[in-house]
Amino acid sequence: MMKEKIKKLLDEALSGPADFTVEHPADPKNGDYYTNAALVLSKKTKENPRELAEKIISKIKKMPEIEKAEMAGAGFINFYLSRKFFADSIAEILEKKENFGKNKNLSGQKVMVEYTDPNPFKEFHIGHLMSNTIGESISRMVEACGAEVKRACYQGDVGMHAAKAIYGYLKQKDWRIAYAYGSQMYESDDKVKEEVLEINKKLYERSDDELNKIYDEGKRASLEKFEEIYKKLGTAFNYYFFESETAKLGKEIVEENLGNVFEKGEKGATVFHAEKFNPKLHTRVFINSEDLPTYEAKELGLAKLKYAKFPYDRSIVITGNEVDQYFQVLLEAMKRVFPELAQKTRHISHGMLRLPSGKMSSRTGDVITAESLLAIISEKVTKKVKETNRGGMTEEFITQVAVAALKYSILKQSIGSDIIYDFEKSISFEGDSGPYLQYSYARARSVAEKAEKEGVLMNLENIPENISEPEKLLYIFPEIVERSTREFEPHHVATYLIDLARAFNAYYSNTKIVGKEDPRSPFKVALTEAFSIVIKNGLRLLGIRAPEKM
RNA sequence: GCUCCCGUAGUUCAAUGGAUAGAACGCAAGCUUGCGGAGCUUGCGAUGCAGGUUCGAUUCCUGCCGGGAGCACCA
Repeated sequence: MMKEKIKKLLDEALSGPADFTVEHPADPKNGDYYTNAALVLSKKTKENPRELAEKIISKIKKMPEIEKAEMAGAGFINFYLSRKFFADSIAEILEKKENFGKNKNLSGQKVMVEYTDPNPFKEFHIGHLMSNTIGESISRMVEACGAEVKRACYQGDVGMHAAKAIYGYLKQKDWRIAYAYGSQMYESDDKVKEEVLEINKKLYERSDDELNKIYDEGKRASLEKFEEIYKKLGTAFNYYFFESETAKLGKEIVEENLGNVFEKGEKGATVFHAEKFNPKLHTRVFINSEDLPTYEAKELGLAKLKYAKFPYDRSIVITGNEVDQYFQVLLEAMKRVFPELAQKTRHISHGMLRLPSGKMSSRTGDVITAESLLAIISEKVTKKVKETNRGGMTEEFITQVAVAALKYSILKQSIGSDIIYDFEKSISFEGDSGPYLQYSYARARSVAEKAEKEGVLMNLENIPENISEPEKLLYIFPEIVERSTREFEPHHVATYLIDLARAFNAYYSNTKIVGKEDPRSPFKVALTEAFSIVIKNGLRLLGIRAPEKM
């Protein structure tokens, strides 16, 4: 990467280590890269930063990729890349194709990524969609950096929600409304509450054959349905973990460490006093007074189970940020129980999806399911396809565009902050949207197709003097991938792709690309090809498909 | 009450301590001779308040105001 080369040049010119940065200036007038090296160094040496900058420039080795380096402003050094560099970048993209953007930063590492985590018997709602979208994108980015990735999904198949759903099914004979019904009745009727608690107990003991049968069937149906959704979304999990497996293991782990890590608390519960180790943390229950393991204990069991399946170098767990502080407590406990695993575990949390009306709740049935949302967007896509009258669009294509709209609306912003869920915006096809990116790609493919028909073959022999805007962005892609993965922030890729697509669309609208008589046409076709490759590679990292036509 | 997260155009979001704070939607005005108008061009418009650190602060620190989440047997 050019960025690394410039850093190296500076390291040599500075004759000493310094904490400087090399970045792209906001204003292209200030070159393709700039560094604040002179400003940083002048703090230590007390020299005039502008004079120091000049001194550094005079020591920088000449390179064919760099046209010139100049001092500017308070003491910045701006680098202007040569025409040849940009043309060579296009050649590199055309050569590397789907591998352009990848790096080896994590090569040799085994990484397990856990995400989505829907609960059987309950709805797969847009919150799960959010977790899935982010988790899938992070998985792909980590893969692009050379790691071996295993995708894991952890599902709560035991507990009160299952009992409520089964009660609901017994009364309504319909799994679609079973949970909402059971949950509502549980809240409003004390007799039902008792019945549900009884069901829960029997399920836990697996003592009632009839209930077991219903339970197994409900779980199977739920999981089957999740698979349909994963297929549409483009996720394929390697491992599925269930709370029914982690509960016993987790309980044992806690009991083994009773006295040294865990203590007996109120009403006989087994607790972990995290505040003893970190005053910002709090006490949490790991085994409750009914002698049942809580989520916390199960999570310890899960860590052990995961490592047994796949001895990872890193374990990434993606959840909503409502469990942030709870997860810190858990990690504090894990540090003492499994220090080596705790060290490898990284919790990444995303914001919550909020409706204008407030928080979603599956207990009241006030949720938007992934299924219904996709259906609504698909309908809108279908309508749009009919309007544009291109025809011949399959159901698979409709789903690809609908998923793009949805995923992009999640991935375009930093994952940590909440998403105010604006229904219209999330299904938008214009401007800052997934379908805009897909459209830009499809149009570029269409241009390439025309070039082929007219016999214009791409080459990089006749290079235009002016450096086009798309060229100024294309070579940056690997830097974006590197940073996005390092920060676990897919939105850097998303915003970059929008910038790139916009640059290409503007270029497209004031430049004729394919022209038999135009000696520059082969170059412009090559540029179009390079654009297609980068957009497609970028979309792949976001978990979005790039249809050839739309 | 304590802990954590967040306050940027009318709205939804960007900006890894850097140069004139970027987009999108919306609004206003345009784009037939040329490959796909889900597009392109132009305009209007913002850092909650008060201090501090720094050559330089949307970014770091302190206080205040406002919003969200968590704080013992749900996950």
